Amino acid sequence: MTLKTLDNALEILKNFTYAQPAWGVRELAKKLNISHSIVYRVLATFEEHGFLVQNEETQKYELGIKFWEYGLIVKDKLKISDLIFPAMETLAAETEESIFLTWLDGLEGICLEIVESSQKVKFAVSIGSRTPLYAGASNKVIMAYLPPDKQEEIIQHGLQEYTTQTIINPDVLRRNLEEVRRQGWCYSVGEYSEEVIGIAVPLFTGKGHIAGSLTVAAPEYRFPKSKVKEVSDQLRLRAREVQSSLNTIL
Amino acid sequence: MTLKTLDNALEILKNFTYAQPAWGVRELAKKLNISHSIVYRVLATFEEHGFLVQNEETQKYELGIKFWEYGLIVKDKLKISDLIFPAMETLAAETEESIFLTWLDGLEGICLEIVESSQKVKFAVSIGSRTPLYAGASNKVIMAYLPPDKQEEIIQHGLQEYTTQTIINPDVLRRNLEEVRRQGWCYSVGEYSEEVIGIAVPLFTGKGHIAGSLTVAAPEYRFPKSKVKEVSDQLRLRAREVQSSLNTIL
DNA sequence: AACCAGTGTCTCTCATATAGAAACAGAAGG
DNA sequence: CCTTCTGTTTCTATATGAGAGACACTGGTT
Repeated sequence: MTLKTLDNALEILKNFTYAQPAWGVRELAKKLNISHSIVYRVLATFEEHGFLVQNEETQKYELGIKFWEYGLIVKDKLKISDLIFPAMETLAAETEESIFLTWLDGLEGICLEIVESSQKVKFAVSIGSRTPLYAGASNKVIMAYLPPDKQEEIIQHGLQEYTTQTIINPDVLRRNLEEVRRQGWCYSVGEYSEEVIGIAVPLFTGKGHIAGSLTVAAPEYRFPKSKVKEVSDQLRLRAREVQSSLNTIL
Repeated sequence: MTLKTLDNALEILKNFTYAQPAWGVRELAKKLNISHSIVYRVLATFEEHGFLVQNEETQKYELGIKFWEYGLIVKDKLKISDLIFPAMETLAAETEESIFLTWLDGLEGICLEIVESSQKVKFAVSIGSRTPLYAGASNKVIMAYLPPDKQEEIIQHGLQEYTTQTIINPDVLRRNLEEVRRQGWCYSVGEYSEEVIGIAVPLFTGKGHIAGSLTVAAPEYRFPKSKVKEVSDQLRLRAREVQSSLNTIL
């Protein structure tokens, strides 16, 4: 069905991460328990195409600038900078809290962009980080609009308890998602990170499929429940503006 | 020597560009004059790993967010944002012109970062764009510090006349590079883009190999020759600052 | 309604490209 | 000078991919 050679190659590539962006041939072969000849051929081929570069000093292989180039194309395709970023900045100014743009990728959410609030507080989520779709407002509002079979796939894959607030009971989660969908937006408290609240609205493709979400996140202590409704209204207003331009490109 | 399957796969991937970021299976097969079965298997395998995604609407394949993720790792590895960007901003403020960070990748220069001058003028170079190493100050200062065999490889590969000022005579180019190396920085006028001058200084790895360059670019009409020496001094000063921190990571 | 020309996907078989062990060349350290 | 790493190359049996062709589906045209 699929190409085993390419499959192996991409599996090998997966080991070049943030935490370990440089690998020696035998070092990587040892970790994967395969012949170093295989690893060598894969790395050498990637290098020929500029996807990996061999550090002249250490002899180890590292990710090449080519990946960054392809990343630029992807980012451009999403039109984030032009369309959504201004709306995020407006929201950050209005709410004085941080705004997150989360995108659906596979069965996970990925943080594409953050506009920090003036009040500096660190969040556990950073640009590029992946999070499961069942925890936190930014993710749940996406999951709520997924087709049922995909929702079940996520649930069957297992629900991890990130905090004491994470919903790990499948039935409770299903009812919660239904409510989110009925309401059109999502409010959550400390489901993915302790003491962080989130208010999120969905963003759709032109065909009406879920594409991502726009989220206001704030530390729980400075966000009274009385403000939730007001902020959700602001969010929905800006999301509608963004949505019309998204319709033409997605 | 190399893996033909992976080689083909990456060759197929090369067709996903800025200009055409979405391809249908048969469409791409036709362009490459190969069986659509082959293309399908390659695209499907890339998709399984998140490097490509199939657009549900058009059925076409597009570059996946995974590339952007890997791009983040690469960008982080280069430490541009933390180390060099502040120096670029300082230089932009001091000179009131645009500052370019160019990096060596293969036998080309790639523009990693730009800090625009307050005086808005458009340049032909944008973030992510690749340029040959023999044209323009930002590139020539890199080429000047390459080992002779690589210089010759570039020259043998052919010199294209971007403007009337582009040096396309191999002997003239060789002498020019030698002079640049002796001087330690490079000044050029309209070699890659008409009516644009550039003043560039090299950046090195810890081992003393050329890594990239820092460039001041300006429209010719507002940049008197008398200012060249002054600006080159400013550039060299900031480059020295950046260099010390680069030594520890490259 | 029937047809045609598209599409992405899947199946099959033969030719071949790859896996994996083992050898090689070079560097670093004791 | 031996040991022990490293990345690289060679070799052959065999698992794997190339490529043609069929399939199921869609959208437009007659």
